[in-house]
Amino acid sequence: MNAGRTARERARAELTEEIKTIARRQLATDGAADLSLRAISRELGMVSSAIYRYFPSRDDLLTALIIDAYDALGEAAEAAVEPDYDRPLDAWLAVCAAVRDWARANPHEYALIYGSPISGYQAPQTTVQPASRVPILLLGLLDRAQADGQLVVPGDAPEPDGVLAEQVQVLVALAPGVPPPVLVRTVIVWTQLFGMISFELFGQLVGSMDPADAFFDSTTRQMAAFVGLS
Amino acid sequence: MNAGRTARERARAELTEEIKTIARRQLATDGAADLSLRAISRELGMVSSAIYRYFPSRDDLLTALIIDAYDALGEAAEAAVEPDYDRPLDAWLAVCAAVRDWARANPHEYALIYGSPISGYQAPQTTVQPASRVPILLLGLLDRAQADGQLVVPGDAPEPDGVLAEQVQVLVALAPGVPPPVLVRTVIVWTQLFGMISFELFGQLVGSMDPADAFFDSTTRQMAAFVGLS
DNA sequence: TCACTGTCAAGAGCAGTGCTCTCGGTTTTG
DNA sequence: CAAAACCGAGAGCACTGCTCTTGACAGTGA
Repeated sequence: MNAGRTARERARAELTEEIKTIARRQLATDGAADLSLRAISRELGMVSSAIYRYFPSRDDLLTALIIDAYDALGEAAEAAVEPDYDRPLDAWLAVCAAVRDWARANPHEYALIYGSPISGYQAPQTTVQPASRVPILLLGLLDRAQADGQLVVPGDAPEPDGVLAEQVQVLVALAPGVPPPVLVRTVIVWTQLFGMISFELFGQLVGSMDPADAFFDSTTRQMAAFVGLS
Repeated sequence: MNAGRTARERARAELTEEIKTIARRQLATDGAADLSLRAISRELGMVSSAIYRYFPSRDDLLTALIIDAYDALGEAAEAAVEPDYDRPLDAWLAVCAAVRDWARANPHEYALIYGSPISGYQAPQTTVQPASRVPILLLGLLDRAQADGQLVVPGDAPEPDGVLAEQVQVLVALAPGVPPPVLVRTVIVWTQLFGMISFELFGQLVGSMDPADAFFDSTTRQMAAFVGLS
């Protein structure tokens, strides 16, 4: 019973992966709402009930796809920063651009994780760790910038108090060197980044900032300055 | 054949409204994906095919609900500012809070308009006018603040150039008195506002800024300062 | 008044969905 | 080698959006 040695276990792992691959392709062409277990089984040459041996329900398949999407996005973001950079601003901008690029390349997967939650679907705890890769990456950049003396804390950033001061403690644990006012601003910028990308992808920018390249570039720079990078 | 006087036309208008009401209730409880024409007709005591006399397809019903949702949100936002206010910052904060309140009170309707686009569904041109009520409202506040000398253009806001400078012209038409750097920042804040609300509603803030009240308050204030209101 | 026209709800039906259950065969395990 | 676990096939249930036809009714113009 060591790591997947029996023929059955190998076949099972392969089929599981194959199901997800086909599902991902269906997702890319038709969107999450049209994802059909029967269509997948048809494409696999199996009978529809067989799929349920691998994913007990449609929601379980979606959960697997969601986790994969978070991981793919996180990986793309992390890959955008070279380990020995010396300009934190450039690394910051690279991460933002990588997130946007991934989102535009995989709009349906992006919608799956940052769009409306699937109806009747409760995101399991399993998704929160892969979901936090991007914000953790951003916090890491700031922490290192601060350590290198390249973070200039903006003078007009208010010190959080009350509930907010407590909540920010979670972030202090992730980026101990970054002062609380900047941590709060990082969350603000994080919500702005994904809000902007969602607006671009979901068509909310049509009529004003579409195409969004120039707007995105200007925004990420201003937001970098907002947290103290320049 | 004047304005809806015949019994037929009145009955038709009533039934159309009744269908939307039931649909909205289904939306509120089950979400957009589970909205079922058959369930609506069942509740109405009609046979399912009869619904199609009023809405040719499910997407047409959704479109009607989307437009209504945009209008409801726009109305809530506009109602939040009293016509003779003299503190633009307060009006600004009131609009932001009203948008959030409406979103939290009507999460599924919010998801319908600001979440992932419905698969295979193309938002018709009819939706862009009601969709722009909130941003137009925000621009109007800034325009009046500028006219009243209560807008302090931030010194570090860059002048847009190139494509961005062209795109911002659309906004200049809506708020002629507001300088271009602030107009760009308004769009940034607009995306931030809805990004933050989406994150709150869609569960992305769980584990950090949840509940989001304190964070929301601090953010909207900082964003107001970001565009020059204080 | 009568016949025509447009509108309406009803009902049957098609193709598709998620999901469950049972059955027979294979693989793995003790 | 036998027991247990696993697997795919197939039938079936309840549901969906949507189409088509049929018969009843309302409004209108001759």
